[in-house]
Amino acid sequence: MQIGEVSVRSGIASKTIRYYETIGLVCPARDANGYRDFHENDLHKLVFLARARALGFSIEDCRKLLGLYEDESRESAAVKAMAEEHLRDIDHKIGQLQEMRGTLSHLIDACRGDDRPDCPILRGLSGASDRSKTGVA
Amino acid sequence: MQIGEVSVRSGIASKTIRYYETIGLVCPARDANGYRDFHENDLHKLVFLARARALGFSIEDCRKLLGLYEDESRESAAVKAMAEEHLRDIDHKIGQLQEMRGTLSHLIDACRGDDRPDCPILRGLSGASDRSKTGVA
DNA sequence: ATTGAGGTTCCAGTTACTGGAAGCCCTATA
DNA sequence: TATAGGGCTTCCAGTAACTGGAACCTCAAT
Repeated sequence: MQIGEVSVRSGIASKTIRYYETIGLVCPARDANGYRDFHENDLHKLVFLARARALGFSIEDCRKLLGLYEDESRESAAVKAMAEEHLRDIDHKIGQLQEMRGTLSHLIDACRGDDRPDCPILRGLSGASDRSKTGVA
Repeated sequence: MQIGEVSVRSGIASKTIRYYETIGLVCPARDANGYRDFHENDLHKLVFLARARALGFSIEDCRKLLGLYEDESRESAAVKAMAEEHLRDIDHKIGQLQEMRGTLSHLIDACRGDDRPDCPILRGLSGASDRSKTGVA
């Protein structure tokens, strides 16, 4: 299988697949002409990577997950621990974004958004804000 | 004011403040010995930057916001528009993270996390999953 | 023979810093 | 007066995960 087909079937850009090869996530065979020749097994790995990436796992985490995936003697506890830590990361990020969201939408609500220079958003950013409204410390 | 004091008062690392100078966000004066000499105005800018960054605005957005902040003839509509677009970005990110969170926590719940190799998380990633549970397409 | 769509490599750029090395400046102490 | 320290300076490299682009090769079809 050539890289174009693998790209379509895995949903990963050709460029990204080549990048994954340079960092050792996949190592497809080569044809006589130098073209990469992907086997089913390579495609499976790439699909696995696509899903893990879609769940927000870092490349290094993906590398470990792939290792566990291929290790018949793995303990599922190891996988679960990684997933749980990642879930905590996600929750942390969601929390941060929601805090930003709260402050920002308060500021937006307070701003008339007309042709005059007066702007509660800029006042909030400059520090002259009403803390009870902006939430900015 | 030297960089160390400004760092403490703005909450921005000295290293970051120097970086902000190289990209033209601030341009403090210099003492005879070559040390940066920050005035109150520079400190205000840095506090503004710290708050804008804390709300998740990109450096380039911060640059524009700072420009608007210092432009007496600005229209608050311009500021509000930037803030609203950023809010949409934030909402988009929150949505993506919540989707990841949902899928991931389903997989985690399904995994016993013991010393055996059987692992629904890895199965989900490999594509052999129950879509109604994992949500992975 | 040539065109076009694919493949190849390599280099550089992206975002927003951060770490580290090598060296200067200033003050305080032995 | 020598030196130790802490803070300041610059510059270079590295981070995460790609992405764009240039220059070139290969293959099938016209």
